[in-house]
Amino acid sequence: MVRAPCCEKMGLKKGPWTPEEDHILINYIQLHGHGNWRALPKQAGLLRCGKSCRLRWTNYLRPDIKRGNFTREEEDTIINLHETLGNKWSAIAARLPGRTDNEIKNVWHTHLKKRLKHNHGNNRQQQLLDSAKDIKQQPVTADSPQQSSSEASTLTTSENNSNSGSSTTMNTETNEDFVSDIDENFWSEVLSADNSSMAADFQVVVGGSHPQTPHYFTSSLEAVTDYGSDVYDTDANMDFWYNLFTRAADLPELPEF
DNA sequence: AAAACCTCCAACCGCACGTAT
DNA sequence: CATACGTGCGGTTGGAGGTTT
Repeated sequence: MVRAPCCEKMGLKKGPWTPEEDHILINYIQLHGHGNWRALPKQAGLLRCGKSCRLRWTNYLRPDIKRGNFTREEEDTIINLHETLGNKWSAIAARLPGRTDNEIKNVWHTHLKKRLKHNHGNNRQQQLLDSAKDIKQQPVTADSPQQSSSEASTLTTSENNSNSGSSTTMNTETNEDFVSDIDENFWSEVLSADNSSMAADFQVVVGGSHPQTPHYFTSSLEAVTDYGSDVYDTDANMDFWYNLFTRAADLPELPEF
């Protein structure tokens, strides 16, 4: 059986609530309680469905709701709970007094996912720098591209986010093709590749800040890390940079951009 | 100055589940 | 037991406001 949506009846208002509607709803609930949500709007004189009234009350009008930005402690709590509970927003909300599941869900999607990604990037940046130093100390040989490339094909990184000590393995195959055929056409290929945003990043970092030969890859890598989280926006991007810099000694001379 | 683009969040939707009849 | 209803939940959307081009 498929039930019709509760708001399907004609004449019921949808969309943002007005202050007047809020006032009516608050007054009614303070006087009578909410009881039956479906019956409430009619009794209160609101042209809304019961579901809309319930959501407005539980997510916004309830007197015990805590307004304002989330504290760092609250964010950490959400991250920790999400790791164990997953997307159980109501369960997470139950452990954060004054916060609603909807609000937590929004914060997760708009802030915390990015924060985790950024933390992940920072860890990875250090790893890349360490790798670059190791590579710089190695003599460049004719077969080093294959060696470094294969070594770069799988990275094991220990994520030390505030709550995680687990290891993850990342496969860099996605971008390996992109840097596999390095020859005199490399730079023009970089700039014309499908992955134009990466190419643009590379142009900014290497072409802008460090217009030397690619053999100065370590300083370029430091420039990349200085360039910030945008470059490390995705694992794919990080793997791209890793592949590129582990093979930097084999790149042709950098042209003027 | 204005158009295009992006971010954020309140609100909506549909489904699942428990309870009443 | 079957059906109807009420509520809770997670995913998604729309648009306001901010930022960039």
